[in-house]
Amino acid sequence: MEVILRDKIREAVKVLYNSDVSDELIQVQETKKDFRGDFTLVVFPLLRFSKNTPEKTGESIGEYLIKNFEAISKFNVIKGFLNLEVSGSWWLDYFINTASADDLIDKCRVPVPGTILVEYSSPNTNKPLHLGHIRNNLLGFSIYRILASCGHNVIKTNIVNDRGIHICKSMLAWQKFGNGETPETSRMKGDHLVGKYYVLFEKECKVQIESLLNSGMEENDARNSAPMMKEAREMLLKWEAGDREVVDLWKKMNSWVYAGFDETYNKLGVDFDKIYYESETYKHGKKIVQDALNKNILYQKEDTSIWADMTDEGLDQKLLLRSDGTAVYMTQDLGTAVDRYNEYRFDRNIYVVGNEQNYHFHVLKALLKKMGYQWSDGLFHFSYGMVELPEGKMKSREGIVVDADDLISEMIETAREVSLELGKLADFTPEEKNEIFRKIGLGALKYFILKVDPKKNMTFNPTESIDFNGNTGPFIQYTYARIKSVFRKAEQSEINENLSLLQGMHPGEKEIGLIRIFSKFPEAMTAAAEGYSPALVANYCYELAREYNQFYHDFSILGETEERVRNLRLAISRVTGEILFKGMWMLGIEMPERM
RNA sequence: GGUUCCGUAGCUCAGUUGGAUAGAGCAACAGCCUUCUAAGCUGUGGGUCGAGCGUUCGAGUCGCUCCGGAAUCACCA
Repeated sequence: MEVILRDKIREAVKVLYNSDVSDELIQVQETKKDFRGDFTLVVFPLLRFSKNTPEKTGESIGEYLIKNFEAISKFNVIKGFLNLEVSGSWWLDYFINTASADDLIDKCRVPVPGTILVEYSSPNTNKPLHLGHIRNNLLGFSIYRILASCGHNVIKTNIVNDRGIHICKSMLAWQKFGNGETPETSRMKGDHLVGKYYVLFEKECKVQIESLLNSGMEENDARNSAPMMKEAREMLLKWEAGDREVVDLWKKMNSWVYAGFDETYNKLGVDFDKIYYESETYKHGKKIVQDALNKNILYQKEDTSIWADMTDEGLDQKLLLRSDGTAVYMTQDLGTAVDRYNEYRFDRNIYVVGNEQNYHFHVLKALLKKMGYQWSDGLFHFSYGMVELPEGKMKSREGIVVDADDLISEMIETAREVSLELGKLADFTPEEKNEIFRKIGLGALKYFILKVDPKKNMTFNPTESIDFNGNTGPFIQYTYARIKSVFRKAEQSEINENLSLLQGMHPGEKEIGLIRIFSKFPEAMTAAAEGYSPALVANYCYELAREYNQFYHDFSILGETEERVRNLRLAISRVTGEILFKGMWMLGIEMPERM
């Protein structure tokens, strides 16, 4: 609509003032609620052509549009704003032509689909997932669904950081204090069990460091010469050397962690098409660094460490291989990126990683470019903000975290309590009820996180549980459940929807309001895809649900006696339900039929 | 210290390329269930958009300065 309208306005200026206007001067926006109209043209930028007052200019363009554009039925001018009303019949035609969520989604299809890799989750194998990972997983999975809905070929990948000093810490503590404990004997989830020993390591190590500090040692030295720390480093060297005992332990403990992660991923409803392991990709990374050194793209210091000089990019010197030849974080990311390109020839490679690593990805992209990989232009760091607690950042070393599994359980439990209190599910089996509680609890959690602009940091207060009223997941689920309920009743009364009856009728204001919101669905989706922001879809769905609830409150659907009106209301209800379903689907949120 | 990001109602968040009187929810208060689900709907109160200067017909939005907060600048990941 907006596109056609802009063309017509351009035409009006041409005819009235004999001037060609560029696109940015035609400022069309939605009319504010307090004023009458659907779209508003800001006329200030056009005054230079009309050489007239804002009011007169608005009047002239308004009159032209009435005469020459049948969709516009009325207009009014307030100060420099030309408010245009689109006729009900135009909206009705629009609705008849796009009377399903799929029709609307089709408008988002990109003309040329790309191959897009989305990397998300990227856990370390020394501790369980926490709230920060939840945000990461939800964002990654959602952006996958949004891009896929636009027609792209999207591949979900995960890079598991399974090697390094951190896992050695857990392994060492387990060797020392574990007494052979396993997930089976301890009845702990594997990732939690390993995490327990990681925390134990840090605790013991801290004691050792403090005693060294008390004996007068400098902090850095103390940190490095704590006996536990030394042992962990020795273990890492053994691991790199392929020491059988260490490698076996590593495999065993990692397998515990993976089983735990799989469970959490399952509960969250996310999955992956391809999983990379850093224990494999870092080798390739080393080779890439060596090759680049041979081509003099990198340089070597006297201590044999290898560096990249990025100062011409306004960046720093960057270490790529330690003096002992071992790899660093950047090394394995280079390897992973090249591996991925060789495997998929992607157009875009999206890294869903927190904004604390902005610098890292800036360097990674520039470095690949420097090494001659032109496709590094396709690398995109989907940088999202931290989840903070009211007291500040989460600190996993100190155990100040909101654990993912705990949070999910608590949300489902809260959903159960709220649902039972409302007591609407009396005739369901226990299994069916649990399924509904699960959908609602997770819906609340996911929506709470995804409705926030990904770029921004967000605060999570564990003591105030996540709401189920207002701008929340359950509110939207509830709206959907109501619509489903209407259709169940309709079926019982043998009332069917008949679109052909709609031709030529006059929709009411509230109905037009909903159709207008329908028409914004493709824009919201496209903006979400282009701006990497599931929040836009979330907020769109909220707006639609709110508007529908008002409509639902003010008008009877099945009780309407005039058949055509009832039909329109049924059709509008159906499309609302479809859009909410699809929109929430893009956020990875499931919808209960009843709640 | 260098670089980057953020400051909107008591709290959590929206606010399109600069446009009209800055919006929602929560919390508080007052109403609405004999009706298609009240997890809903309606209303009231609540703001120096961190501060100042500038650009502009017009600034929460753009620029500069300052204040406050965060991230990063590791032979950590």
